[in-house]
Amino acid sequence: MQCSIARTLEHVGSWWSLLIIRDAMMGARKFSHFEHSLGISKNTLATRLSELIEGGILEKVSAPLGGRRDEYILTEQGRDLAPVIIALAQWGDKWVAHEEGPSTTILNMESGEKLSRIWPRGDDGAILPLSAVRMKRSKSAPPLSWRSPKQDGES
Amino acid sequence: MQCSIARTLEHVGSWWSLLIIRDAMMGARKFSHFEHSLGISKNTLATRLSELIEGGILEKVSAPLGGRRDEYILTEQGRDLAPVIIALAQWGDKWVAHEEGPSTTILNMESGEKLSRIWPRGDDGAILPLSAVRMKRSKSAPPLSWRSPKQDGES
DNA sequence: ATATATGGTTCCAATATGGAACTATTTTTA
DNA sequence: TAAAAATAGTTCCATATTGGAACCATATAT
Repeated sequence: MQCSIARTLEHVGSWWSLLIIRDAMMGARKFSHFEHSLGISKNTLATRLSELIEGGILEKVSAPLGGRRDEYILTEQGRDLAPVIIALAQWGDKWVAHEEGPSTTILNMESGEKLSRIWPRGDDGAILPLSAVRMKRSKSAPPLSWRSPKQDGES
Repeated sequence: MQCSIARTLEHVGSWWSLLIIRDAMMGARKFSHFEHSLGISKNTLATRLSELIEGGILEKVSAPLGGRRDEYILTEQGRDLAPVIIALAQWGDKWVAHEEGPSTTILNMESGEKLSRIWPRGDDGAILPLSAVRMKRSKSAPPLSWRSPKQDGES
């Protein structure tokens, strides 16, 4: 698969993976943290954690001084998934919110307010309308089996 | 599940769903478009399409004049998933790129250049470091089974 | 009118998932 | 320090999900 989205999904593995990453971003580090927070079965959790380590999203570090148990922490690659997690959360808040409101709010600590919607931006930081965002197929990729919608100025 | 991320994932359904949405964003509209592009089995595709319609992401519209077959198009809710799709694609480009380069590039049509990285921003549009982004648990939500990392100024 | 493509459905085999029970190590408590 | 409890898994099994292949009805093309 040459498509970056497919490659990402392949890498991240399954829905559980994203929820594990979300918990890790909220400070979960131990097997039991994930287990209780997610209500996932132990065997599936063990499998997902291994996959995430294999994929370079998490690493297992021997516990801090005192001989405690090992912990799972996000790698830089893992932390770099933050925009995905935030985008999913914001979409959910907007379209499928729980009646009691979201369990978690994402804050901009510089302003103290709710983080503004993650969205494509121009180089000046201004929000771009989707009409100004275009997915362009590369030459080396297999052609689409349909005709992509034409844009202004395209032959 | 009160968590917006979990609710979103529940809603969107599975990995295939995201790839279907990606194709829809690139102009796919017919059953066969998705089938050939994804290499998904027909039965799974049919199930996923129904789920996406049920979930309000896609709608089935009777074909344009001339009595052709029905088409699947994104609803507003579906188009609003663009930041998720873009974030996944950009992460993949950065961390798990195909050796021949990405099959698709996301462009900013205002500048004609590659779209800048989708990322949390401040109100002024400036990129926020992740250290300035914080996930805050609401009172109504069940407490975390671990202690979340303390921030400056928190008791 | 006939042939072919499209959009499915049905059935089956392979895979993934969760639940429960079991084990080994670590941490707590008495 | 010894015993008890919690933690981090592993293994086994029953069930649910998935993909593959074959089949069918309708729509489009010849």
